[in-house]
Amino acid sequence: MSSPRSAAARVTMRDVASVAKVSTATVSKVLNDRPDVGAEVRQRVLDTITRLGYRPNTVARGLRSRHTGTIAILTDDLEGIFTNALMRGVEDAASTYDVSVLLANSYGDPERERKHLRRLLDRQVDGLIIMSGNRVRPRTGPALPLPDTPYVFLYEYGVGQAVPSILPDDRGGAVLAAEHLIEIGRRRIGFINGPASWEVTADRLEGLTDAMRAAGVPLDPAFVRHAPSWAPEDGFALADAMLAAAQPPDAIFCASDDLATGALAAIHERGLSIPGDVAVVGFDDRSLAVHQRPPLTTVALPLLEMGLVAGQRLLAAIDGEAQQHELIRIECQLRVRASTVGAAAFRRP
Amino acid sequence: MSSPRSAAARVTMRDVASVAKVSTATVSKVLNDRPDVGAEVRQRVLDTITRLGYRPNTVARGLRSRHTGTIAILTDDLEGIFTNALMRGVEDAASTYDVSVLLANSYGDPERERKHLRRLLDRQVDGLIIMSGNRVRPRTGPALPLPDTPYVFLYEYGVGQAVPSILPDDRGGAVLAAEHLIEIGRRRIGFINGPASWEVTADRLEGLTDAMRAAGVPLDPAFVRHAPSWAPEDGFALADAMLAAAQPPDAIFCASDDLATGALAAIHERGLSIPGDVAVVGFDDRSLAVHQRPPLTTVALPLLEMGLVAGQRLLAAIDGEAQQHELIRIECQLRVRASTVGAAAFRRP
DNA sequence: GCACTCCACGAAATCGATTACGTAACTCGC
DNA sequence: GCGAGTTACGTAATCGATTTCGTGGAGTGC
Repeated sequence: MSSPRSAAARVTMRDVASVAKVSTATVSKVLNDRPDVGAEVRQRVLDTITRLGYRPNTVARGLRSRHTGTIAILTDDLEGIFTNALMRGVEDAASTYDVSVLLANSYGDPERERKHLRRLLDRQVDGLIIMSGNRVRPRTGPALPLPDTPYVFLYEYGVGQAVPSILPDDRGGAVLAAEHLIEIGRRRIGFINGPASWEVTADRLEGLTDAMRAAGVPLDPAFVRHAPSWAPEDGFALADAMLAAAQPPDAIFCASDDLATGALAAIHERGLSIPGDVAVVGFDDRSLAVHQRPPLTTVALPLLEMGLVAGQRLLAAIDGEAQQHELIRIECQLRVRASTVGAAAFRRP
Repeated sequence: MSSPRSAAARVTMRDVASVAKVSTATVSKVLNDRPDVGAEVRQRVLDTITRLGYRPNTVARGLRSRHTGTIAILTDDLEGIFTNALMRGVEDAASTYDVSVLLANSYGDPERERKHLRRLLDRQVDGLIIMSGNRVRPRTGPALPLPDTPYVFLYEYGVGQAVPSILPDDRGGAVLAAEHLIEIGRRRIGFINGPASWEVTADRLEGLTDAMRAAGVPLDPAFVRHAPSWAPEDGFALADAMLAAAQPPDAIFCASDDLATGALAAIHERGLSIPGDVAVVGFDDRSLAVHQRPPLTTVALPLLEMGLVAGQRLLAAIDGEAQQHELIRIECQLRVRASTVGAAAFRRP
């Protein structure tokens, strides 16, 4: 009494071979587009394959051919605010090439990280994406004994220029923001940067400084501040302090959308209009940006593209192309919304 | 001229066997804790394993033993707002048992979904977690030809009671919110529900209704509304409308945190105090909740636990335990914050 | 017509483990 | 002391593909 479905053993290459009256070698050649198969036989094999519904077993294939068609994402924070978008990019790139993606979460714990790495290598992954994606604590790169397997760092600051690595163009993003504010006529620009312990804050400050110097607009040091954290509360506090000045800023650039939402609240609370009295620009383009009141102009991190590029670079390296051991920066984009342009519609009643 | 590192072939079981002067069968038995190995030989094998740094090849093992120690998450939205937390739960459960997690993103497209599923089955995954995690469009369950492989639905509404499935206790969550509001003395409670097309909104409405009936507090039908979407803008609009009533509500319960942030803004804009004039409760406990002004009391979705339970159920099924074909609801928790209790500190100046 | 090259295909080894089964040595009971 | 039962280990088949190499026959050149 065997149910027909569950008893239905998988169709194997041997089955195809015997039905098509050829050897398994020939079936394999057809499957892998090898040249030394006659047209007639090839067609017969293909017909048999579809008729029997044969699907090659990836595990067996992997054992023999040494590559499994699998890459892994090893991250320190699966719930990081940027993790999803980065992962989606990687997954997109991978699934385009019929490659599967394994997921491993280390919580930033080196011990877990090593354990996962071992497990992944035992699994014969063809490549690794080592990714951060959080804004909780800075990383200076994982403490991994790096394997022979190809790998790419994604959104990992502090791993240097000499390893394959993908980062956003933080400096360029800040330039975009500054140029935009200058273009709409702002001259007293405040900058609420992230915590100084984050490497990224230096690049963003540099971009802002450079752009303003280029435009001949002075940057008041009193209006350039590092927040103690990336949280809205700190954005609120620092913006509030700046607005209390005798000559308050007419624009505030924040190094994160979270900081910017705090700044928006501080401006509202003082009864000032946005962007009439103070324009605000954020950084990241998280989903909350568009739902602010007013919707927040912000510098969009190219997370999806970063993930895509990381995936493509890794797959290229797996395919045998010489891996370029260098840092690649992906351009940010400015998303202009009502917090910098348009009627001062969001003044409080 | 072979570089010592790259030429270093992997240590295989055969190597261990020959060094330890036993057969590969014996090594395998030691590795799998089989009883028929003598203490002395077992020790010798173990020593050799550590000395050579041998690690079993998962692919080879998978080919022979039919299970690969891999499960897959098949999701319709890798960037869904709940995806991360659910995934983390699953990954946690899996990695505890040394099981790896594959990731597949279908974008809700049935064609991609089928393609991914085929690929995963070719890969011999031991089990599947079929997961939604978005709040963009409702799903009524994937249109999949379900495999013999064990599976669990996670956060998939509309798949019915008769398949293994994990959902939050939406009704219970709404009860918690209602009881809390009643307990702090609110009597005119408004409810901004999500779009009626979402199955979940019925459960949450039911919870609210039941709790208020139980407490003998009337529910004004004019204050029970379905928002056209889950976005803050709709929360703003509906809250604003309720507040315009002759007798406005003294509390607003929103079926999502996003709706609640809109409601907070509407209340602020009318110059009312929170929670003094109007208390607000959200649903979800997304990270933005805690950063609201005031921090938002909300019903926390047990996402992490849902993921864990899903993973554990799946692993149990893989281990051969009879799979329970039933829906499991995980309890929500109320997170009390300043939008319902504490001084009316957040009144606008 | 003969030697040689291609072409198309198959036989068999192989990847690295697991596992059914066989067997030598040892124990035990009577 | 001898047959039965246990114990501890090895032999070899096996999982499902890929890949090397061998071979028969057709085609080519002289």
